[in-house]
Amino acid sequence: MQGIKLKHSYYQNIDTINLSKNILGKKLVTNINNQVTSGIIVETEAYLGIHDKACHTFNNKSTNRTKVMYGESGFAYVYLCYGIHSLFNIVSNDIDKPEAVLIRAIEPIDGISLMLERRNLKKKSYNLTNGPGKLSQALGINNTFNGLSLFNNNLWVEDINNNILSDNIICGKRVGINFAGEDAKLPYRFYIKNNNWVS
DNA sequence: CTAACGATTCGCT
DNA sequence: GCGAATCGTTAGT
Repeated sequence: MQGIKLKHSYYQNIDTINLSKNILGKKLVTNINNQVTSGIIVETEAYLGIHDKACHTFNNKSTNRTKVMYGESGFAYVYLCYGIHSLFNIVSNDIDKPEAVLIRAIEPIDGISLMLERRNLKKKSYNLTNGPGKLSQALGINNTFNGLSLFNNNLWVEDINNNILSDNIICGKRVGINFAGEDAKLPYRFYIKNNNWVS
C-alpha cells in the first residue's frame, strides 16, 4: 500500500479540528535506519492552544518544551509523559497559534515484526498500537523526533486514498485530562467507527 | 537547586 | 479495577 506523502501545504491549509478528522485513515510512517514501520491513523485528539486548558500552551505558556507548537504546522511535537511514554503530536495552525493533534492509535501496516520487537510482544494484537504511548514505541518515535518536520525521509504521513466519511467518524471526550475541568468535556477526540484498533 | 507532576501503561488482584 | 513505575519539565525557593 504505497501512498503520497502529504506536503507542507496540506498542513498549512487546514484548521486543527479538521486536521484531526481528515488525517484519520491516512498512514503514519517512520523510516529508521532504512527500516520502515507504519500504520493507519484511527484515533486522534485536538488540542486547541491558548484557550484550551488541556493544552500545554494554555494561557500562551511558551516554554522550551512547547516552543515547537508555536512554530509552523506539519512538525512533530513529541514529549515524555509519566517519565516513560513518548506522545506524538502533529503541530497545526499558523505560527504563534500553538495547536496540535495528538495521534492516539494506529492500525499496524508495515514492519509489524519490528514493531512487535520494539514493544517486546510475541504476536500481533490490539495491544501493539492502541494507545498514544504504544504506537510511539512501536514506530520507534522518541523525544529525538521532537521538532522534526513531516516532510523528511524519517517521519511522514501518506495519503493512501482511504478517506473516512464523516458518518464514520465518532466524536467524543478526550482521555486522561481530568485536570482540565470544563475543557475535559469538549468533544475533541475523534476515531473511526467500528475500528478495532482504537484505544 | 528542589519538589511536584503528568495528554499512560502494565501487572497484579 | 487499582496502584506503581519513572524522569524530563516546570515553577517556585
